[in-house]
Amino acid sequence: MAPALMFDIDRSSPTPLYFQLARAIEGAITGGALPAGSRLDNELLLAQRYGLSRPTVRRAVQELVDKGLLVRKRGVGTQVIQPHVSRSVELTSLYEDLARSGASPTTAVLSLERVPAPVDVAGELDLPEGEELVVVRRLRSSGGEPLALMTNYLPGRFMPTVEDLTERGLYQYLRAAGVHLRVAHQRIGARMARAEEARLLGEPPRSAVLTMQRTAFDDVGQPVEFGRHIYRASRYDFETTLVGR
Amino acid sequence: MAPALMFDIDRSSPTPLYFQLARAIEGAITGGALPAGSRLDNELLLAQRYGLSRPTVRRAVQELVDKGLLVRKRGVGTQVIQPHVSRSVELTSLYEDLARSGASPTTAVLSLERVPAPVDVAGELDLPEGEELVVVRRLRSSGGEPLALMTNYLPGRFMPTVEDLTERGLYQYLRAAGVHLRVAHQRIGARMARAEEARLLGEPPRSAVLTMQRTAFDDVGQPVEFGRHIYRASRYDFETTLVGR
DNA sequence: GATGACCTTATGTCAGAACAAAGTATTGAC
DNA sequence: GTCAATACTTTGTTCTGACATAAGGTCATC
Repeated sequence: MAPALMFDIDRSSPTPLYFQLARAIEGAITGGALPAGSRLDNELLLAQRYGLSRPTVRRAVQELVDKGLLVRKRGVGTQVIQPHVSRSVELTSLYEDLARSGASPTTAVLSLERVPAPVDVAGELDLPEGEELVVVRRLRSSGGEPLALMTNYLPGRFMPTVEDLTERGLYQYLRAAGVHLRVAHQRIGARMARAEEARLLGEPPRSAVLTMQRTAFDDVGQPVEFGRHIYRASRYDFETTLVGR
Repeated sequence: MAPALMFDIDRSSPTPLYFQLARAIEGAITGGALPAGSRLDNELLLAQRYGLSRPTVRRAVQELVDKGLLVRKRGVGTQVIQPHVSRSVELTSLYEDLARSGASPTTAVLSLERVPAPVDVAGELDLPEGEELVVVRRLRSSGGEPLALMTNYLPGRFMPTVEDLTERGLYQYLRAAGVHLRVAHQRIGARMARAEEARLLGEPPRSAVLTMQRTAFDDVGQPVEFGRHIYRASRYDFETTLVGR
């Protein structure tokens, strides 16, 4: 039985109540107050204790179920799962992932030009073939070691500078340009590195690399970015959390 | 403006109303009745038309937003995104994925034995080191060509037979054994194939392969399966959909 | 003609209530 | 003592109702 944890719910704060509660419970889990396998108090009780309604509590719990931290079972209750802390792949750029985990990412812009859209990229970005695009090729390193080789395509209306892409990440530039990224489709595969890629990444020739292809959509459902990335398999992998019904 | 699509909502059916509505809208999108970029009717209107309440409609729409098919924007409405139909990676086995997509998967059980748990696997399954485990090594093919080499560990209480694993998938066996899989953490990487792996997969030696490590948890939050899989990169890749706030 | 205030529209958040369904525990009969 | 029916607990689904907030357009004013 879980102890009566006490969180502060600030009703005057603009952050939604369900989000405050979700964050508080998440903190209790990662902080160890709620060990793996322990049962959460039932929804009615939680609602009563914090002066919230059941739908609000349910939404907070749902948030954590989606994150893979809790498991619900009708007639039984809600339990804490292994706190594997695998921060599930979110809609963030590699740069942000690295910066948040304490690494100090650096970026070298290899090229930045404007070209007519190739057929395949035009299809991904839902633009007519030949439309002008911005193409940027970058080498991302962390801890002094190369990590990824990234090629990104943006519609021609964007005009990033080399400084934008060196100092911060591509996604930070897009946000500053008023773009709100909402959804992305991505495809992860593997293949052998080509000679130039291996050289840039500091890997032996013909070594295995992870490939990632991503198309990102903004909040009106329009594609705004298409990228083909290559990661050093020896230094990087993807973590995801899958949630069943 | 979207045409007045008409779905049947069956109130006597045991399937939840929000799910029926979600499936209907999804069908309209993939079927072409709702092209990419078109706006959905607003929630109040939808609720009125089908005799549902707004929360129910919202839940249905949310379902599709999570799937990456729709995008919501406050004050504006809900729009259909590119129907990329990248069925996001779900909590299913490779076998089910293949079977559903019309392929005819076959499985060869290479070995099936009981061994004391190695340190790393014991940690993943949250069991004491040395505890008896079931280990199964399988080669999955589709269309006559090898596709994946799979090594899976189960707690000793399970006793699958070679037939179980040949005729159906591992997850189907687990479900039949009364296990309800709920969450899985997985890690995707790449590396070079070892000699034996390349031989089994029918790839040239030292070619690139995709690796996947998965720990699956049941509905009481306990780990019940740990697997290390190797996929032929030339024939397989992972698709995911990321949804931002 | 540009800019700000205001209104409309649509989604976002929250409350309170009721019944359904599934799992567990208890109780009762044999 | 065993087993089945029953009661209880807890999450699942759905409703009604209300107010908040953001985006976009309109209109009047400067």
